Amino acid sequence: MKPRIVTIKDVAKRAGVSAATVSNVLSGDKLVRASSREKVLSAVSELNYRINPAASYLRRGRSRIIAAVVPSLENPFFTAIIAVVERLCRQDGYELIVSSSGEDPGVEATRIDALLNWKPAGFIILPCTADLPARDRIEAAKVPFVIADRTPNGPPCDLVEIDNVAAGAAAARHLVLLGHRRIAVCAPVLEVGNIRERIAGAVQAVAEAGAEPPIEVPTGTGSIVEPLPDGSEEALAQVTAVLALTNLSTLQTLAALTRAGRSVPAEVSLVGFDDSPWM
Amino acid sequence: MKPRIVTIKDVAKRAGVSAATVSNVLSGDKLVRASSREKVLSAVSELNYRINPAASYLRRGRSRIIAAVVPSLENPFFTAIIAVVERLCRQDGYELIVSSSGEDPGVEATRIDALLNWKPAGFIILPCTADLPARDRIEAAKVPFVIADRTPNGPPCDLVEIDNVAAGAAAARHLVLLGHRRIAVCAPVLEVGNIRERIAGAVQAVAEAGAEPPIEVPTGTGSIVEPLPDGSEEALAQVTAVLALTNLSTLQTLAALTRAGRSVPAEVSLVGFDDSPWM
DNA sequence: GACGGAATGTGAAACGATTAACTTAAATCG
DNA sequence: CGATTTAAGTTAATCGTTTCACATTCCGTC
Repeated sequence: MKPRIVTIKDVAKRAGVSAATVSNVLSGDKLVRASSREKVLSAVSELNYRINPAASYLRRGRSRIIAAVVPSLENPFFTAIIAVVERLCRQDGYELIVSSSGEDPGVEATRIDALLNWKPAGFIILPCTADLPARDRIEAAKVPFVIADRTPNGPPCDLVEIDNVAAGAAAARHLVLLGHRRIAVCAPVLEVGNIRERIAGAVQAVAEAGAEPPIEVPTGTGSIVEPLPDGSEEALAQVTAVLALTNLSTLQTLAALTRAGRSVPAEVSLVGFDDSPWM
Repeated sequence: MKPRIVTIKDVAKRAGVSAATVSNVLSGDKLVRASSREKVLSAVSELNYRINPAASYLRRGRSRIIAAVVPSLENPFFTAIIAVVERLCRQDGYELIVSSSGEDPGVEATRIDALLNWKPAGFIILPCTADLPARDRIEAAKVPFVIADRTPNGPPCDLVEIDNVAAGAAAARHLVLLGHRRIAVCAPVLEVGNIRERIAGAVQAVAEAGAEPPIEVPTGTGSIVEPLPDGSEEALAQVTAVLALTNLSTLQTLAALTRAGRSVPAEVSLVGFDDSPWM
């Protein structure tokens, strides 16, 4: 007593045409007489027919799915992106499969592989490192993909990213214009492409203003309540302004400064990347 | 020159068995001789075979997809839930399709309908109202579902929620124990089931402590930078403590109090629901 | 060593939609 | 008016996997 599904054949029978004609009507601009188009459409709505997306994919070799892999779903920076992507998918009739790599390149590769089996109409990847291990397989599967947030190694591909150098420079310039001469640049991990670019921008801006070169301070990938890595808290004690290069770092340094009894913004200035309403 | 996919037949040929046997091996504990099981498994890894999930779904009538519909992906409360759900799906080999209803019951129903076509293994719904319009269709499709966050009207079903009354009481008790006698309870919209329960808990706790009944203050669904609805800012001016019943309300009231020049926590106490590291 | 029944394995028919190849009906043209 | 093109539909094969209904093989037993 399984829930009998309404298939394209039911629609065809009801409309008095063949299944092929129903398919032609539904898939758009094929040569179908207006009268039969109407019959089909009303049969569709009477029976409340909904296409079986898996059958369609199986036959056509391509699904109406967008797959997205992000480093984390706990970070508002990534969920903000997901929120926008989801809205666009919804508007255009795609479903969105999201997956997190947990900042782990191995998991990232596994996830990409698994999602490729769905032959998504498009693949969105925010890589957790500069290496995109599954790249050859994505390309072999001929799935269109776009990389965001970080530039991957290897040949160029579709890419969405900000001008990290300019952004780093702008933020640093703001601090030196406030009169700061000793500033720290913070990020969870410093040896990452886009972070290095932001630092490069900041270094340049600071140099142009004649201030001391910024101190580079790693804040680790730990949670906000944990202490910073060895030496980082001490480094922060030396400066009058902090430029946090990610949203996590912003909160980490804010927490660390507060713990150290230094008030923001009264005693220390703090500029952070990745603003969102919730911050 | 399409990217030829590795099918179960390729594996069968390589292993020297039939496709049916490969299927039996892969789908677990069927009666298969250990020797052929091994041959199949090594063929699978040599060819790097991955099952086509759509074909599998088409044949079995059930997919390894979990579908989730939430009111918003911009709210950290919901994304925190999605993050956990995603991790569990990943661990157990399911894919997660997420969709937002944008707090719109019409969209919610449409989305549920669309996702039902994938015959998900499970459906997670955080409803935007107490009415769950597509409920009959979910049940007709025999898709297991669980409702979270809000209790829907109608017959009981699997449900994940907190004890709103107790939570509201606990939060209010905290404020009256701090000595507050005039407190406000805030939520974007007051006429919602779980909010009413939280208010009921707060009312009771305040009454037991002999303080004035709390003032109910709507904060609207607008963004954090917008002013509160008419009368709300004035109402807040009357109290010494605020109990915000959602995370959005927490930020809205914090912003409003700050705009009004009242410092938190020095002059006004603020307790909010839905904490997260990022708040 | 013939027989009954497990234990294994196979063939082929689904699942629902799409589409290439083909048929028919209608329109166009010289 | 017959030939030819074009429009409108249909049939049947196909996508990759699962599973039902059979075949075969393998044992132990009488």
